Amino acid sequence: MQLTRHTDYGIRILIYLALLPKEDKASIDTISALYDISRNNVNKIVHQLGKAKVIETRRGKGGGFFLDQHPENINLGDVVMLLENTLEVIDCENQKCRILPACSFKGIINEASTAFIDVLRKYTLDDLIKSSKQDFTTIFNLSF
Amino acid sequence: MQLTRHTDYGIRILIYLALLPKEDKASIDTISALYDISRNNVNKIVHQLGKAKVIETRRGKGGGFFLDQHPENINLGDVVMLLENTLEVIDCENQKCRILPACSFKGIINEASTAFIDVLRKYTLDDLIKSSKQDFTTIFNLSF
DNA sequence: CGATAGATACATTTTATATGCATGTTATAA
DNA sequence: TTATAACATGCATATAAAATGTATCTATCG
Repeated sequence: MQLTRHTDYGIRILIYLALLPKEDKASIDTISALYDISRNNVNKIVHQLGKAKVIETRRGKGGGFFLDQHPENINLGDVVMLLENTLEVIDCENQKCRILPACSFKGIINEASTAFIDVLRKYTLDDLIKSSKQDFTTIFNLSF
Repeated sequence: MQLTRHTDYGIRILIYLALLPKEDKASIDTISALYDISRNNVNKIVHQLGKAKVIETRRGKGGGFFLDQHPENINLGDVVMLLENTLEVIDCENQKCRILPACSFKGIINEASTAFIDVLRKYTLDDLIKSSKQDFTTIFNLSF
């Protein structure tokens, strides 16, 4: 049971954006180099976050992207649900499981994954940065 | 985020064993045919469950396997932890994440996966069968 | 001792994920 | 208004994890 790297990358991208000085924009190339993630992957994640209005993307020269909401309004549960393409922890339908009509395991698993997401829902992007702003800015080598 | 089929298969194997009449044994071939799971896969899962003393396996002619504990003592959290080989939902170490020293996401994810397992821990194999014994025996075509 | 059944090891296939490559589209600035 | 920079989109390929296949070994019963 593992999250995809997409989700991991997405969170990291958001952390970076949350620490960028106001009015600054990030670019796909910057992020790709910063985290050593393939350009294409960053591209897709940024696009996804943009469609979901978590960030705002601007095409064209001088373009880039930045948070579209305050970090304290960006819920980690939502972000994970957005980037993780399957939260169906078990697939009973696709393989025609014989005991499906009598089986209650799916229900229990659903209860468990709801509990998982509910924990994430308690936190926002701001919780990820508020206590370590200085550390992050050093790592990112950002100046104010 | 998905469980492996191994885990799914393991649970199904245990359900079948829980419904077998006392003193009866199951065999790898029976299970393989019953659930349409490759022989080799069943082999591995049975072996794993045997090593963990969830079931008892007997080699040789007239051999087979059966539950080594009462269904109400077989905890679903334990079974899932046993069969799922990685419960590290995110891997921060292996890819040398730059922000690791400042990052608190791992901790939140750990809290979430603990919540996931804790739900499973509330249930036992007996919870999976007690309310549907008749349905299962029909599906399995077992007679008493 | 032969047949049966799990144990073990390794090879191959399959699938999901991740990456790569190419091209399109939009916006800015010279 | 055109060159250029930046995101958008689609498809192809590579990688890694999972699942399956094949073979052989070992234990046990009759």
